[in-house]
Amino acid sequence: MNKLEDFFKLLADETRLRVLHLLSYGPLCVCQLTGIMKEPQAKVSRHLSKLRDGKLVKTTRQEQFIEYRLADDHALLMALISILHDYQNDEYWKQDIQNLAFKDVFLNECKHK
Amino acid sequence: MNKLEDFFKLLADETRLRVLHLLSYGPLCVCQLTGIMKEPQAKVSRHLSKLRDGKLVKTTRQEQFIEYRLADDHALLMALISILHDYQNDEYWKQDIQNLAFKDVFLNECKHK
DNA sequence: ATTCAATATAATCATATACGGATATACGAA
DNA sequence: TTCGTATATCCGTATATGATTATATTGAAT
Repeated sequence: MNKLEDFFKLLADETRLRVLHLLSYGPLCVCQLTGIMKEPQAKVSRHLSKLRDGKLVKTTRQEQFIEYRLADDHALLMALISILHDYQNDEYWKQDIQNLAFKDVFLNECKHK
Repeated sequence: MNKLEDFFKLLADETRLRVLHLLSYGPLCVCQLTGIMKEPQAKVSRHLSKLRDGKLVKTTRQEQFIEYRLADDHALLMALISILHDYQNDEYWKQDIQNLAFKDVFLNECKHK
């Protein structure tokens, strides 16, 4: 189907918007996202699944981790992301960006648990 | 609040998308929209109310009719509408555009009932 | 002021979606 | 093959949203 309505349904959730925003700066694995966003793993994973089902993100396994990245062949998504950068200044987003700076730290935390 | 999530919630409905699309070509009253879209008046009206609550459309009374138009001061909406014109070619939208050509006919039908 | 036409809202029902906690799966490493 | 870790899914529940039908409201015209 791939209807416009379904595309916007995927965007109509704060958690998924935060994920897409973070991924717009580069690929991340699930444990990095849970670390950066301070959200339960199940919650992050469930939303990632929906994004993947909707073809908004893609995955590849990198050793122990599963790396998520934006589906850069999704033209509408990419166009939207770029205009969002201009219009959005949500508190969550700012915080996420700050935490994103420590993405390598979060990755190491995953490894040692 | 005016959160991004709520903005996309408003877009995550086929009826509301059709309305926004039609209004992107110019203002229309409720009875014209029901005529063009072939949808029940209550349905159209309820969705228009939501769009108005979310500041995506504005209204002015024109004699007997209430004219709806896009909130052209909503920068994100306007940016989005313009990219949608490039990416969307839904069947509904095509049909709506065809019917839009007869908007004056639909307006007259309102007057005579 | 009353009436009528245009639009809005209410009530009910059905469906969809999110969450938390627990558990399952899958894959790399030993 | 077995174990451990990273990720995914299930279950139960709470909430949200949409369609339909009927009714209410609002303002213009008489």
